[in-house]
Amino acid sequence: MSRPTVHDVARVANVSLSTVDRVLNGRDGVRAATQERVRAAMKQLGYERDLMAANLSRKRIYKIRFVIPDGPNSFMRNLAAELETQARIALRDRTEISVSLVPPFDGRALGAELRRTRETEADGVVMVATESAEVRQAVSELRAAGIQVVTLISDLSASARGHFVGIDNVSAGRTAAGLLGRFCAGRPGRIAIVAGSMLVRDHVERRLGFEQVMHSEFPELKLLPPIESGDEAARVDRLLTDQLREHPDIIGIYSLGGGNRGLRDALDRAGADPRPMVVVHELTDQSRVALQDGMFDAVLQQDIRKEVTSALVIIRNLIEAMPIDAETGRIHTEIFLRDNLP
Amino acid sequence: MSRPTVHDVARVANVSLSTVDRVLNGRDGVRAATQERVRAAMKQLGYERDLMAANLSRKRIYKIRFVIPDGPNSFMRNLAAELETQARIALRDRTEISVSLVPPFDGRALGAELRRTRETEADGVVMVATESAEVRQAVSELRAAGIQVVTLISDLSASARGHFVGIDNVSAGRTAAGLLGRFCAGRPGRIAIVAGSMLVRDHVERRLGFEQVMHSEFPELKLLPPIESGDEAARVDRLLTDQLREHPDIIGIYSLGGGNRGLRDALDRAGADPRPMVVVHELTDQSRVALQDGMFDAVLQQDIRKEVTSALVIIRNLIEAMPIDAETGRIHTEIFLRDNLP
DNA sequence: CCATTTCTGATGTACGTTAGTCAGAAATGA
DNA sequence: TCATTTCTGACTAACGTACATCAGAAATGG
Repeated sequence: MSRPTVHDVARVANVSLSTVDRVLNGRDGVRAATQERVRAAMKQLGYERDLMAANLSRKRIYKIRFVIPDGPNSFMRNLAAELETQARIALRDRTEISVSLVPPFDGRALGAELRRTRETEADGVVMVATESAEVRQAVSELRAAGIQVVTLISDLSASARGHFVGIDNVSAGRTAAGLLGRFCAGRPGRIAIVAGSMLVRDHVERRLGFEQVMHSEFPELKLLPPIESGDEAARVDRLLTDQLREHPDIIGIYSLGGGNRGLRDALDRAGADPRPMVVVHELTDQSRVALQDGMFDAVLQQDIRKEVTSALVIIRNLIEAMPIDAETGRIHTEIFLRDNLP
Repeated sequence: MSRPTVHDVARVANVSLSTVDRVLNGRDGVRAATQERVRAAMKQLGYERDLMAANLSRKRIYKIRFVIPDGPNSFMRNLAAELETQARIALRDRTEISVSLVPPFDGRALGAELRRTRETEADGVVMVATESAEVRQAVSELRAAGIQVVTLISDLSASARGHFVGIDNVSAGRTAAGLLGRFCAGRPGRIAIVAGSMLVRDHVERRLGFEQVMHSEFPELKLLPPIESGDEAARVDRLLTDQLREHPDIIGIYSLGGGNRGLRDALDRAGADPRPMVVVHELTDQSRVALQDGMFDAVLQQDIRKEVTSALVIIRNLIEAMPIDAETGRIHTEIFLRDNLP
C-alpha cells in the first residue's frame, strides 16, 4: 500500500524500466503510442516521482545566483541578510545560493554582472531588475544558455524573464489611500506625499495607485504635490517641515519611499495636535518605533522572507520544468499597525 | 566542494563507516572518546546528514493526520481544500496526509477522534483545537504513545501539544480594534461584536485583544456584549438584526468568527446611512464581495497555505527531533482592504 | 595472563531514481 | 525481402544513508 515506484509503472504499462525512465525524463526514442501507455499507467497508479531519490541519484545541486543592489538602502541590506540565512537552510535542499552585489540603478553594471554569471555554471539567476537595454539583452542570453531567470521585487518590462516575485505597487498605493482616507474620515484637509524619486518605477506606481483612490473615494482630501527626497532623511525633514508650516491643514501624510527618520523629526518639530495620520512603507527599526509611539498609524510592507523563498521555489520549478503555481510569486502588501507588529 | 558525507567524516575521524553510523544514529557500543572524535570531525567538516538519502534508505513515510472541524464554515472548507492540494505536493516529500472531519465546537467528538488516531499508525496529528478536558486527555495519550501533536489555528491551553501554528489571536483582536477605532474616528457610538463560540480559544483571545484596545484607546466607543452565533449565518442575521434595531447608534461591527453572510444580510436589511464600519475575519467569497461592494471595510486574515505548510514543517521536525525555528509557526495577521485584495 | 566483555572494522544489501551500454526486436524504406 | 533505422529490454553502477552480520581488535576483570 506504499506509493508506486517506476517499477510499478513499468509493470502496469507492460514496458521495461528503461522505457519508463525515458518517458519520465523526456529522453527521446520512445514511440508516441508507448509513451501514452506509460503516462496512462502513471496516472492510473497516481505515480509521483520521488524527488529525494531522484536528486540523490542525479547528485544534483541547484546553484542559484542572486544579483542584488549594493549600497546603504536598508531594505536591500535586509534582503542581503535574509539571503544569508536562507543560504544555510537551502543547503539541506541541495541548493547552493551565492549572492553578488551590483551598484544600484545601474543597468550597465547589472548587465555585465549577468553576463559574468554564465561562467559560474549556475542553474538559475534571481535578480532585482533595473530597466535597461543591456539587462534585457543579458537576460535573453542567459535564457538562451538554459539558465533560468527570475526577477525579484522590481520587474523587467517586456523581458524574457521566467517569472516575477514581488508586490503589486499600484495596489500598494491604492491600499495606502484606502487606509489614510478612512483614518481621516470625513474631515476635510490636505494630504502630503513624500516620495524618494519619480525616476524609480515602484515609487511611480505607488503614487499612481494612491492618487487613483484618493481622487475617486476621498475627494474631500486635497493632495499636495509629492516631496522628492531621494530617500534621504535630512531632506525629508527639511522639505516636510516647510510644507507643514505652509499648510497647517495637513491631516494626513503618505510616505512611499525611504528616509522615514526625517519624517519623524519633522513631525516632532511641528508638534501639531491632533497630529496628522501617517502611512509609510517598509518596516524598519525606525518605522517600528514610530508605530509603537503612535507617531505612525500604519506601515505597508513586503515580506522579504516570503519573497526569497518564493523566488527559490519558482526558480527550482523552472529548472525542473515543473508547473508553477501563479499564486506563489504574488506577494501581498502587508499592513502593520501597532498591534500586529511581528 | 560539495557537501561532506559520512565517508568524509569517517576518514577525518579515522574510524570506520560503521562507527560513524553508530554515533550518528545513537546506537550504543561506541566508547565516549571515539564518539567525541567523530563529533569533532562532523563539526569540523560541517557535516549535515542528507535527509533525502536518509529517508530514502529508511524508506520512511511520514504519516500525518489532520483533524479539522466539519460543517459549512467556509474558512474550514478552504482549509480542507488546501489540505487536499498540499497532500499531493507532500507526497513528493514522502509525506502522507489524511484528513478527518469532526463536528465543530465539540470537545467530546474531537477527543474521540483523536483517540481513534492511535490506531492509524500516524506519526503526527495536526488539529484545530476545541477546549475540553477530553481533548487535553487525548493529546496527552497521543504524545505518550510517541505521536506528535501540533495545534493549528486554535490552540489548546495548558496542553502538552508540541507546537502551535497560527496567528496571535490576541494581537488580531487588538489590530481589529486599532482599525475600527480609527475608522470610527472620534464619533461616539456603540460597537457590536459577533463571535462564534467562547469554547474555542481563538475567539476568546480575539475578543480579549479587541476589548483591551477599545477600552484603552477609544473609550468614546461603547462595546455591546458579543453575539454568540455558532458561526451560523442565519443566527448571525437574526441576532444582529435584533441588536441593530435595539441600538440605532451602532457605528461599528467586529465579527471575529464565521457566518459573515448573515452579517451582510442583517446590514442589508437595516440599511443604515451612514452604514456602520465593519471589520471581519477570514477572506471568503462572501467577505471578498462585501469588501468590493464597500459593505465591509477591512478583513483580517490568516494565510491558510502558510499555516498548512508551516504545520507540516514543524511536525516533521518534531518527529525527527530536530530543532524548530520559532519564527516558522508564527503566522502574521494579514489585513485586506478593497485595494489589496489578492 | 587468560578469559571475557566491550568496542570497532569490513562487507553487503537495500531504498528509488538516474544514466549509461549493448543486444535484440520491431518498424520502416527501397 | 533485406538492409537500415528506430524502439525497447535487460543490466549495471552510482547517489548517501540505514542497518545487519560477523570477525577481529582492544580494553577489562579476575
